[in-house]
Formats: sequence, structure tokens, C-alpha cells
Amino acid sequence: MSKAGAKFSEVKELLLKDEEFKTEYKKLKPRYDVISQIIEARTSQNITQEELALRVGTQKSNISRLESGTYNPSLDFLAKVARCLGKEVQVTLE
Amino acid sequence: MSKAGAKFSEVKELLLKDEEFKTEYKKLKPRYDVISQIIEARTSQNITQEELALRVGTQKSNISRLESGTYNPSLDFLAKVARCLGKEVQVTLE
DNA sequence: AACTTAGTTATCGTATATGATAACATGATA
DNA sequence: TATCATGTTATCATATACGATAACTAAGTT
Repeated sequence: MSKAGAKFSEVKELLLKDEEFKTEYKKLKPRYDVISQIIEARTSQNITQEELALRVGTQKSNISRLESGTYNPSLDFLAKVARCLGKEVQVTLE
Repeated sequence: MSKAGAKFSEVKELLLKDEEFKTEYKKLKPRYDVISQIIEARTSQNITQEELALRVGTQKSNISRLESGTYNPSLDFLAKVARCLGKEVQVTLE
């Protein structure tokens, strides 16, 4: 059974990695979800990052950074950006 | 929570009454909304701030601080606290 | 080729979020 | 009264969010 055992541990490892991935993804899901909606709102209104930055009172590079999902934004910042896109942020616990 | 709850509703009432602060309240609404839900979820499950802090991996004072609404929390932190209450944070632009 | 336009990435400075500890308030209970 | 349980507040240290500037890529235009 050594071979089967080896295979099993391989599978187990894969599953664990998959679980890890799932956990990681779960952690990041709210971030990616809200960012997706921000990008969708901005592009569908034909607004550039620069224009949005102007409305928000920041720089286009900071909007790019936000949309890149590379950091953990604050609720206030998300709400402010949303408002500058004519939307209100709604947070619910489900 | 009774003290913070009283304080919160007092502030909320004042802000709503005063025209001058309506805009300010709009800015803070998402924060108060999510905090209300967190407090509701925690208390309805009969979980203490200390127990929640344990699950989150922080201190009870930090949970108290979060529930007091005196600062601008990050999305990750809100999501983590929500998850420790058996909930998922859902952010939508409306 | 040179010039826009839109977005990306790197980096720095400052403000603040968050972890940690401790002291305090307050109500309930023995 | 004394103790316990729960929550609040103050404060410090560290990590990081966010504002700002600049340099860069890529794609389209003249």
C-alpha cells in the first residue's frame, strides 16, 4: 500500500492546498467583490480613473491601486469612492 | 454594551436632527450600519466581547473599540469579525 | 516618429488602524 | 461587603492605508 499511501498523501496535500485556497479566497472575497463592483460602475459610466480620482480628491494612481486589490481598504474609503460613482455602499452580514 | 449603545443612539439622534451634520452622518452610515449588525449578531448569540476577541485573535478592548464606532475599520477586519460570528460580509453598491 | 490618453508601478511621508496591556466602571451575585 | 463578569477607556508600539509625485507601459492618433 505504500504506493497507494503515497498517492493518498499527495491527494491529501492537494486537498489541503485546496482548503487553504478556499480559506484564502473566502478571506479576500469581500474585497474582490466590492472592487469588481467599483470597476464595473466606473467603466459602465465611461469614467476614467483620473476623473474618479478628481471627484474623490485623490490621485489616479491611488484609484489604480485600489482597483488592483493589492491592499486592504477602509470602509470609509470604499464608501467615498462609491458615492463619487453615484452609489451608496451597503454592508450586510449574512 | 449598554453604555456604548446609549451613546451611539444619542449621537445618531443628534446627527439626524442637525441639518448641518446630515452629510456627515451619510458618510458614517455604512460604518454604523455594519457595527449595528455586528453587535446584534454577537449579543443575539450570547457571545461576550471577550469570547469574540478570542475567536478573532485580538483583545476584548479592541472589540469594544470596534463596536464604539470611533474609528474607520478596514474591510478585512470587518470580514474577519463577521466570520467569527458565523456570518459573511456582503458589500454591494446601490 | 512624436504626441496624446489611460492605466500601472514604485516610493516616500504622514496619519491612523490594530494588537497589546492595564486601569476603571458597573451590575449581578454570594 | 467582596467578588466576578462584562464592557469601556487610555495609551503605547507597530504595521499599513492613503495622499502625493514621478516614471513607466501600451494603445491609439496625427
